[in-house]
Amino acid sequence: MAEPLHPYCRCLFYSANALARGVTRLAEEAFAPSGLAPSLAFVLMSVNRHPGIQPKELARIMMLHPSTVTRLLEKLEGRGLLRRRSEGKAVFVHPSAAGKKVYPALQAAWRHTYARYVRVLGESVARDLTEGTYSAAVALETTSA
Amino acid sequence: MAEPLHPYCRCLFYSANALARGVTRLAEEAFAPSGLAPSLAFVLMSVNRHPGIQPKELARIMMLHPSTVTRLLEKLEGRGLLRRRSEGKAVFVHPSAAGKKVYPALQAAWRHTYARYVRVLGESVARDLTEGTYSAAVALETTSA
DNA sequence: ATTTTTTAATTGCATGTACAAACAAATGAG
DNA sequence: CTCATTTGTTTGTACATGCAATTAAAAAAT
Repeated sequence: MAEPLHPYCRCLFYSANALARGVTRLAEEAFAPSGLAPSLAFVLMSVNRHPGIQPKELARIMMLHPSTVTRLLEKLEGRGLLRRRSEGKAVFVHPSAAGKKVYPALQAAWRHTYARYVRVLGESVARDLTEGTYSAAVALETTSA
Repeated sequence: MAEPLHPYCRCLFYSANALARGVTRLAEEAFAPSGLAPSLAFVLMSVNRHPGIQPKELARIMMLHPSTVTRLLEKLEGRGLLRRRSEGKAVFVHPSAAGKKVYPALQAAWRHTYARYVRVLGESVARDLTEGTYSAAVALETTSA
């Protein structure tokens, strides 16, 4: 058989990264009206859901490195969308009034993202794929730690 | 039911990115002995496979933006692993002697990456996941273009 | 109580990636 | 033939992310 279009298509490193870039682009377009990049939006949604949440918990929830969370929080605080309150070594994050106000728009953008990839992939494929990628991500993460 | 450990586990943006980061970390560890980051390694493997390949074709094969390929080629050329020859507006990329020499090590690292995630996920799960992420990535890409 | 260890958060640095704009060359239209 | 359009490549800029090292606080050990 001839060489496939994408010779690395049997490599999970390749495929997973290609998929992540693709769906990230979709999400960026969907979140663009809110003025926030998807990662920032997800952090802000989490903070809205759990006012007073700590960076460590945000990192766990989003499977991100703590330093990454610090950077995202800096940006959101710089835009006046949340505030960090230090108490000892701990930090507690609360949404600001502006941060609360955009919350519905973020949820709408999130739904829009979902609708877009479901339209391309089909609902059941999307669901299976999401579930498969999620459990694999968890399996890989717990392996390393 | 209680809130899941990762409240975004039903979101493909979240899951796909988490998976990509996890498998990228695995690949980085596997490719570390070669001294190359995985993306650089994949480009160099492609160049070894197709001496004289053009950046545009590399971008297509790897599903990367052409500018990204330029950056990767810059780095590889800076390390003396390949050479770019300009001919009109086209560029042809050839592996250098050093670039040819590391090729077997890169293939070994690639196999090692595969072995590691198969050990965590199981062979059939890994295969299905790779296939699913690959076709979804292709579907999303062709949608945008 | 002092010292050691663990923990939470941040900072410096590096990487991979994309988009928009620039540029140069090739191709097509008049 | 000249001019406009398309095409391949590169630059400038920006962002998300991680690791290693650092700081500061809390907890544990002595």
